[in-house]
Amino acid sequence: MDNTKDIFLKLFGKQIKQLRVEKKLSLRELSIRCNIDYSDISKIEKGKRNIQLSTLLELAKGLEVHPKELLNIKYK
Amino acid sequence: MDNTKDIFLKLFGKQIKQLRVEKKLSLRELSIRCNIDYSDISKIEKGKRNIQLSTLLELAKGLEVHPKELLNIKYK
DNA sequence: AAATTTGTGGGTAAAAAAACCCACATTTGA
DNA sequence: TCAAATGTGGGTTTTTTTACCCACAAATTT
Repeated sequence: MDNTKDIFLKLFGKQIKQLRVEKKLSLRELSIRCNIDYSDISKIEKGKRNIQLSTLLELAKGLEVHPKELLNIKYK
Repeated sequence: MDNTKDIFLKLFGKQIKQLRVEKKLSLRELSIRCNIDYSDISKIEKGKRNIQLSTLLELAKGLEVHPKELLNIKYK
């Protein structure tokens, strides 16, 4: 039904992973920078989590980018 | 303590309001486009809500902008 | 070959958003 | 002047994230 949400979450996850790999960080390394459990970051990257703005902010901090970078995805 | 979150949510809310007013929409009009209750949008604009990505997506749809536009804020 | 690192997935309790509703004061405009 | 529209805030229930933990297979390193 509402697959635009799922598509969006998948693209978002891809972007997180791309930025993380770009910076040569493992899930556990990023986890420490973000105060987010590594297994949860894994789920975010897989598009399995519909995170809140505060979590997006933590990820941006850990990845050292402006929050809007995380939404720099080809959506529509 | 963690006021960066609150600052961020306030700036985010301001951006939503700015885009909404720019498009000359009332809360109730935007509400219909977003399927989000108008009173909840009011709270979001006031920085009182830590919304999820799916809600951000709905707002972007209703405002007819790319999701990352909503994070186009002066944050750090 | 053995040890370590890495990504993934399943599970839990607590906290919070989502999705509603309604009331009220103020502004707008017919 | 009076009705309609607008923004704000309080409240409730359901659903979901958050914030943890642990186990395991596969890849990597030593």
